[in-house]
Amino acid sequence: MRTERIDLAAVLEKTALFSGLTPEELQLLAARTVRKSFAAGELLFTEGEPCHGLHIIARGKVRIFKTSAGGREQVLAVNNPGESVAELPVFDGGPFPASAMAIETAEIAFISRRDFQAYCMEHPEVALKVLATVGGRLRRLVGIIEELSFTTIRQRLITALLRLAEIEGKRTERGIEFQLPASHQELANELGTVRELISRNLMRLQAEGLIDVDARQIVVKDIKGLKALLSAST
Amino acid sequence: MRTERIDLAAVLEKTALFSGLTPEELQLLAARTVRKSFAAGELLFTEGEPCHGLHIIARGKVRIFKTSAGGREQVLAVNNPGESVAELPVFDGGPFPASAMAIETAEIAFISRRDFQAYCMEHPEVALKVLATVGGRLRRLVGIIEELSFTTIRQRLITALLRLAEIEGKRTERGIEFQLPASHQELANELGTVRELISRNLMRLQAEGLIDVDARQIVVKDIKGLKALLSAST
DNA sequence: CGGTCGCAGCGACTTTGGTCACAGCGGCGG
DNA sequence: CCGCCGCTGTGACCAAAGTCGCTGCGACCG
Repeated sequence: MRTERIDLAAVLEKTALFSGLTPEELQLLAARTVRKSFAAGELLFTEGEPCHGLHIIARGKVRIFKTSAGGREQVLAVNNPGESVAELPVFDGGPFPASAMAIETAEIAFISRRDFQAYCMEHPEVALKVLATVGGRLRRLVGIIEELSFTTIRQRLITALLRLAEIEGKRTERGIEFQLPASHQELANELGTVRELISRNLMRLQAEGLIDVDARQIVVKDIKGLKALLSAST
Repeated sequence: MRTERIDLAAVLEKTALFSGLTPEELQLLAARTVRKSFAAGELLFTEGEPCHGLHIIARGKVRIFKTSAGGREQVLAVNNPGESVAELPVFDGGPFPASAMAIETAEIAFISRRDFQAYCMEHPEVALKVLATVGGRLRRLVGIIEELSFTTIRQRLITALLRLAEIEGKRTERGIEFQLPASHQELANELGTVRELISRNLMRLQAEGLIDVDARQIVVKDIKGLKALLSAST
């Protein structure tokens, strides 16, 4: 991890949190910001650590996750450039509730707790924006709870496939094609399960004629069929 | 549900959100507040509904929960007097992510979104307090995810029993005694499972000599043994 | 006093999730 | 070219979770 100072106003300007601020305000904030770099796989922070400030992603992706005693992992969020990470411990003073790791090489703008709190006192509209983004985070967490508590892994996998098909799928004569963005292992972590079940369930969907699987290459042959399986629960 | 106006400054004063405000400020806020009453079992709001303002519990308890298509329920939180409910949709403008029901007869102070947002702009310290309380809420949600994703129902039940023993247990010569606060069904909803598994697991713990069960009356005979079971996972 | 209703206990069974072990494949470095 | 390594596919097996159906108890109501 390196630490350096570069042009940050440009980065801050593009984050949802600080949109609508004047250039001077951004400069003021940027002056209080430190830039840090993380290599892929490096930890930004670990669950339980005290939180000293706010992280804003300038470049790269960051995965937020919990780890169990048995070594399993549950992904809580994947954040992209322009988003902030761990807004909340900044305000409630507690430790980080989860760990964060850089998926790709990442550049982070870091603002200390005190500076950011002071800034919020002077610019209440920023505090309101923080509240709004935290709202989104909370909704996603509730969504995860809903999935974990009400659905089977098969269903979670199907929703994941449908989402991927929608976002990065390409229509071909065989159906909607796309690549899994990561290994089965990582997909399993996101769905809160283990590698084998991903593999098995994909094969099962293939056997049922709904998709074609070739390692990470997926072809959705019957989108309606997949969607039907989601509603068809007891 | 009835709607009336009474002395609200007294209520507001005791909520964590508004501690530290001057009496005049409280009066000002109280003037913008409406009081609503809910009978036990009545819904304050339903998942998906648009959110028009902030609810503060003056009296009674409120359960926040999600419902599945199959009729199962997952409790997200139980809130007590002095706490607020659904702070977040107020700020991010989205619909309620879950439903809320009065467990006992409840009195609610209600402030409209616009009024509360305006108030936060004028009193940034209130916005920061909202952020802090929201932080606690988020931590609990992460805790639920952790439980759902990493632990068995047996373990969740044990943690629930230990918590109850600590909060309202009384030492007797037989062990630590307490009553389950609700039916097996409701306990099951909190742990994200079904009635039978609560019953079975309680019986199993009894068979193992760790507790005595007589309907809702529980006697913890071997606290150490219970705690040992929590760490003893693969 | 009998009937109904909600809650708890329980047995038998099915489905789902998870573990373990192992084989095949493809890439990459030596 | 060979061997190692990470990823995937799979079979056998086991444990946990959930379903169905029924019994029995006690409270409350008529």
